[in-house]
Amino acid sequence: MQPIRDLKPNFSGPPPSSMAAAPDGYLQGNIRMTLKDAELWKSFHEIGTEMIITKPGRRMFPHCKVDISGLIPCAKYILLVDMVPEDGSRYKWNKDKWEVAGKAEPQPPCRTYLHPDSPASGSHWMKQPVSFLKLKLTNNTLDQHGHIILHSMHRYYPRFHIVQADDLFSVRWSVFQTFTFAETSFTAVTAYQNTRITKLKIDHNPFAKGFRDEGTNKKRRSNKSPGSAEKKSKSSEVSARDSEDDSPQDFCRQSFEGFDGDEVDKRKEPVKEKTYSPWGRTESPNGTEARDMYNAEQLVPTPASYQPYRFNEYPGKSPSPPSSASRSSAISGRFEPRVPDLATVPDHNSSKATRPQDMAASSSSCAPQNLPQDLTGVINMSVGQTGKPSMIGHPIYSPYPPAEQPLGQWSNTPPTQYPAAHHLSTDYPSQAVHPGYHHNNVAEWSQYPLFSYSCW
DNA sequence: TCCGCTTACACCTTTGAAAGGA
DNA sequence: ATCCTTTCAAAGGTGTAAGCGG
Repeated sequence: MQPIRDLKPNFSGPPPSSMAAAPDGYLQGNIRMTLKDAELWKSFHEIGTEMIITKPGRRMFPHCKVDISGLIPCAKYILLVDMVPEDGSRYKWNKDKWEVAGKAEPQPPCRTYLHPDSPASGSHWMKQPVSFLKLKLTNNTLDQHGHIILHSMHRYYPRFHIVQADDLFSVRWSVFQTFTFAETSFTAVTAYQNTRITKLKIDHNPFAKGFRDEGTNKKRRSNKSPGSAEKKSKSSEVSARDSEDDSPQDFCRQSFEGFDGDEVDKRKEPVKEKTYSPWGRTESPNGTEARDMYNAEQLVPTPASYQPYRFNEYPGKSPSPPSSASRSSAISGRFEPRVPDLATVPDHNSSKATRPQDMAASSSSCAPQNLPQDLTGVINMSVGQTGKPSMIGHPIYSPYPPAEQPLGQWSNTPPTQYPAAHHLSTDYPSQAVHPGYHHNNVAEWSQYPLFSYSCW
């Protein structure tokens, strides 16, 4: 798997002493992220991955799991995941393919999933694959569990952020890198549309073992009521088309042109860019062209509507590819910080997050831990000094509330800190022209993107 | 009528505490 | 007393089916 990496220096004045120093080599080129189960992801992606979203929250399957290398073993890192709309469209499943069904709905509150182990040493992240198993998706805009809120029938892809920071307080001064994987894009649905996806899920998800044909579920499955069978007959027409159509669907095949078997292995080298979208045949307004463009630029494939959030230029040395620079230059120079609603799984336990053995290992070989240990609870990041000019600071988000609230805010966030949808009910275009002033209201900033500009 | 969403359900895995043995 | 393994029940993750509502 070849991630699209997005290096985002985030210096805003002198870094705090707590921030781990690091050689530039580490910061800019050595960190690598590899998607685990890439084959499985690819299998889904070829068909068109769908992820169920429910009111109480639903895990992803396949779930996000990555290998990370190139971190400084003793430095502390925070891992984040957020979901980014792939484009500005809403989709519908029509017979055997996804079609554009109109303009995307206003985005729900942006939530960012903080890996429960965060912050942890580089050695911790690198010693084993990092799993985001407990990340949950929901369509409940009033969700109070910290799940990532998505719209059904919309496309998203996860972004992985590695932030070098001793703690959440120093994130603001930290360098972070963003990775995305083309195979991980998906359509959020409340019920599976493509029966092939259903079958893949059943075949690979252990929790769905009961639905496998060879399982003990035959009685259950054959126990359908006549009514349901009747009702199903309609959909089964479509389903039959899906399942019986063993020939590779051109809509998939086309999207994977140029993707041969060797590509799988090559993907482990995060170097080249390969575009393969299951949506090649759909007529997305922003659609394939836009996505191709993003990929070609090796940037986080942010929807066009996000562009105004980006900086028009990168103040320091420019690691960005030319295309990146040109795109950046095409956008407004207005700095539009957005503060994510940072969250973890509700059942997260900080003691679990910082496993004793891990902490012992890290503390024995690395700098002692003098950090708050319960930083991984449900968190809402308020905007602090968001007015920093883009050329100087990059206040992605700040843990510092306007009035320097105590750490308790981070660890014991009441449910009310999850903003109601009405706080955020603006669509992309309107967000794009969001004025550059700042509120204390977190919700005002709980929008995409998490990091407002990218440099490679 | 259509389509997306919600809910209840059965089936299954995972998890963690308790019990037992070395 | 400690550590390890096994057992078992509870918790929770699945897709399905049926019904609801816009």
